[in-house]
Amino acid sequence: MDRRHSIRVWHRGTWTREEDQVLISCIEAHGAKKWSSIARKAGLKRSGKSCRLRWLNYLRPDIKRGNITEEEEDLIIRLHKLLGNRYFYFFSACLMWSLIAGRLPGRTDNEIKNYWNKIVKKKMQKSTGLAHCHSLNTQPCTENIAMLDEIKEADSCNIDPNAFMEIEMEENFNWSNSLTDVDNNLVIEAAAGNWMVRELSPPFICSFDDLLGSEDALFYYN
DNA sequence: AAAGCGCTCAACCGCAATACC
DNA sequence: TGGTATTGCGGTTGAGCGCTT
Repeated sequence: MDRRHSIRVWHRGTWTREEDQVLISCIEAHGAKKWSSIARKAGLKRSGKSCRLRWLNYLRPDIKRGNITEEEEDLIIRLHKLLGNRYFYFFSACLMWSLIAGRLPGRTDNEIKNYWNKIVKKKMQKSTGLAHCHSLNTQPCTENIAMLDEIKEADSCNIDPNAFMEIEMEENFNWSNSLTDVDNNLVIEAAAGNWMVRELSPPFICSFDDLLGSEDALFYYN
């Protein structure tokens, strides 16, 4: 058959248990890749795209079921505040939900996105208002680097590379920018007198010393 | 009982990036 | 190197469910 002229009519709508089982069996046999090929091999009248989505968002064995916990919600809020600012205003919101989902094992980007639309957005609009999240300033950074060095020297920071690292700041420290390395691996945020150093892409782990001691100076400022 | 309404979330869409030939 | 296919993303939709009237 000449594939250039073939027309396939896909089945749409909610997946049935039978379809799920067929898809799972096919993925177990051939692996979760080449989705168009899987869709053909499975004999389901579903597009490769639809098979991929069903697997990633529902059928994967490592999917975490159940409600979003308070800790997860807090993480979502904080990461959205951070990434929402950076990506929406500077990089067209690319990768935001998948990055957030990457910090929540077993949760999918679709789930996070739905949860945000359902709960978090409402809460934030009710309380502080979203405008607060979008109030980044852009300021010169050289004096701030010097100030960070002073803080390092003062040994006033408490480092935990596996969690958010919160570092006490002087009240007059006036800088509300985000800071990332060139690979977008690390983000620092100044807010409400605290610095939060966030490791976003495993296995990248960076201590505060690594950060401030970097001679590469490969940081740029949004 | 049933009609109307709002909410949730699985699924789809369109687009951009990447892979492949 | 250019065209096509595939993958992966965020935005959006709509079926189904539960609550209210």
